[in-house]
Amino acid sequence: MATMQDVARLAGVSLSTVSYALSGHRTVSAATRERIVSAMEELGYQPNAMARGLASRRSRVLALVYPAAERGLGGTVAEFVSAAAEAAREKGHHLVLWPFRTDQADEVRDLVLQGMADGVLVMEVTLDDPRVTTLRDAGVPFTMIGRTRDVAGLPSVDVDFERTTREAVDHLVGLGHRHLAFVNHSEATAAEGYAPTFRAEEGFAAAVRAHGLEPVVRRVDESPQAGREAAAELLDRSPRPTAVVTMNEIATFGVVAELQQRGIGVPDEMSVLAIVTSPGVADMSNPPLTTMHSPGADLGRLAVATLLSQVAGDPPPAAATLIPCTLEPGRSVGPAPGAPPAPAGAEPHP
Amino acid sequence: MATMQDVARLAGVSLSTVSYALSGHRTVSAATRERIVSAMEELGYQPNAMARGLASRRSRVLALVYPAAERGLGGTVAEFVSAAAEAAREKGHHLVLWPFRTDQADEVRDLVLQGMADGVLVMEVTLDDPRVTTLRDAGVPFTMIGRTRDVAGLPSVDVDFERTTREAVDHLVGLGHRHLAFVNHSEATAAEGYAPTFRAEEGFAAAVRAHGLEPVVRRVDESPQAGREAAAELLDRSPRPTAVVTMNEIATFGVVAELQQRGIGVPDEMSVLAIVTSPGVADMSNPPLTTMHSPGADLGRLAVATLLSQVAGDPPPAAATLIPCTLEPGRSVGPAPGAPPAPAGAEPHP
DNA sequence: GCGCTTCGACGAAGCGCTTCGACAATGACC
DNA sequence: GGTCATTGTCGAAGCGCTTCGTCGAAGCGC
Repeated sequence: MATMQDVARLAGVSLSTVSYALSGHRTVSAATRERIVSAMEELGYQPNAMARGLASRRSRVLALVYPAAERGLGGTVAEFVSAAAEAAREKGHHLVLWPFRTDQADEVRDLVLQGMADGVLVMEVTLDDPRVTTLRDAGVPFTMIGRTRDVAGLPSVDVDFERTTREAVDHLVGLGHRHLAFVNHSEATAAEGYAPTFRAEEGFAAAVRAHGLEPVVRRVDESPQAGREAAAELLDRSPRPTAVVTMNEIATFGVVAELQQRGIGVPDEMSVLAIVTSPGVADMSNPPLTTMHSPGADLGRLAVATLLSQVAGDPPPAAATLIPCTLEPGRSVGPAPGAPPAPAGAEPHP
Repeated sequence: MATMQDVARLAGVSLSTVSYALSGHRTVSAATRERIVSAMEELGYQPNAMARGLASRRSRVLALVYPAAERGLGGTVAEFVSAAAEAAREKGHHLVLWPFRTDQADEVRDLVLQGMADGVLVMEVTLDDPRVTTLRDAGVPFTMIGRTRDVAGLPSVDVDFERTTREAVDHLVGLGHRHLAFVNHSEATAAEGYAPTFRAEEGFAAAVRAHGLEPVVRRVDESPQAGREAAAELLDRSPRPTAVVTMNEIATFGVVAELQQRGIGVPDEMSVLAIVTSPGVADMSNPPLTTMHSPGADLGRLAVATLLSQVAGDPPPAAATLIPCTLEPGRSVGPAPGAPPAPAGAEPHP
């Protein structure tokens, strides 16, 4: 590989001038820069990442810590990852994935202290996350995707569950629904302190009550079978719900399957609105689901921007940045049975 | 951060002695080593990855190139990734994930030339993969997971589709089945040159014919709906298949759903054997599926070992290493209707 | 006791880059 | 026309580590 010295020689300038031309940290005349650039091209020069990292004490690498082994990488996360990787690249950084379990916080810290990365994006943050303490105490720049119980001054980005559930509920109530149920993630996720389970549940209940209605909430295992059972149980309730909001993709399939098997028309007799979904799930069902799509890409870009400002030494932002899911119409949501069809573009709020 | 110089000073030895104690590239007396080790602990020393990489021209990083944006990271891949990450760590390396699309071969190459990684694991290799040519021409050490059309002397590990399908077929034939169908991945994957679609299909057909039977093969979109349609079509065939082998997880759910909806008993009237599955899918169906589980973890370990030997400069292995899937009994496979129940532990081969 | 090898440790020369201080050359200003 | 910034470039000092050549001190056989 050609070195910077080779480039300098070929361009007839000094080594440092090449470096400044590359980094822009000092001005270089247009003519000189041009000679340098063409020398680089001629030599196929690639800057040595290690040398650069050593001299600048910056690896230009951002690490995304994700427990891939435990969860796999679903569609939402994939969207997040690719948006984050692209955003990082635009800023001259690289995004690497560190598949560490939640309890391997020390290894993450050590890798950063060894200079393998300048900062860390921590995904799947639980309400009480050991990694956050470790990283904070070690002075490692990081940004959370999700929030701990106590958000106090730690940089984070997250889905706006409160607004997402409110919009979901408002939408359904605007269509005349009065009996709404929520199919949440499982009790097991709650036991792990998986924050979305709590935030969405609370948001849903609050939004329903704000309409003077009574929420029905079920925590359901992540399996089609559990979804079927939940649907069966909801159908037996009196009053029977006419709309169900789900935040549990796998169970959602079970819910829809059970409804179909019982001959309950979707959306004529029961509306199904899947929230915080990943791309592509809508079309895995028939009729295609109406969903509220998780803002994975936006979160990815935002998380990288936030982390880079942490790496640069900026003070942490006062509050978490929250982004709601966006409604993507499908054919699983309709007016409540017996309700007048909602006027197009009607304001869903009472 | 403490440097190696600090450690040397505290231990009362020279810098180079510390280095040799750490690397083992030269002998260091036990007493000296012990002083060094305790000095390291006292200072909380972490070797600087950049400096080490610069001096040794080795980053000790292996990159896993995976088009996460396109595919998401399913269960199989997650198993692979975590096994590979662990294997790498055991060898003093780090595994990072580079989420590049298949057409970003140049970026992968450049990153390696910049010294960000010593070698590359290329996942989801297609029959004619542009990345393979680019990496080979650039002299970048790499190992493929999967195989190109032409395996000639390129290091690779892969699922043994031939043996997996043969064992699946033998198992079913041993249970008395005479009419076997295969639900494959979609035509779209075939168009992309996705190798498993071809290898499994060919393996299945050959295995069935080896028993003097006639294979039925369908390429099915990756959706439950497409699975339902495939099942419906298979049921209408004459003779009607009594066993279906599937290699398409999402479609498999549709197949099972359609069978259930039509009241076709699984496995009494129809056996379903899902091959190349990821963990957990068996239990997402009811009854739990009999599966042949993808050897993701073994492949991960093997791929890392192969890549490290490439990085060390060994000649590429003559042939690809293939690992079959392993049969995991569930309750979706049984004797053919009307066939005598297979004796326990019966040899499935005729 | 002599030369011989072996062992353990040291010093110094890089690895390829960033960045600081220095310094001509140029232009602006009164 | 002298002073003072400003601009563009250079040389050199590291960044923290690996590794080569070297060398004193033991250990060996005879």
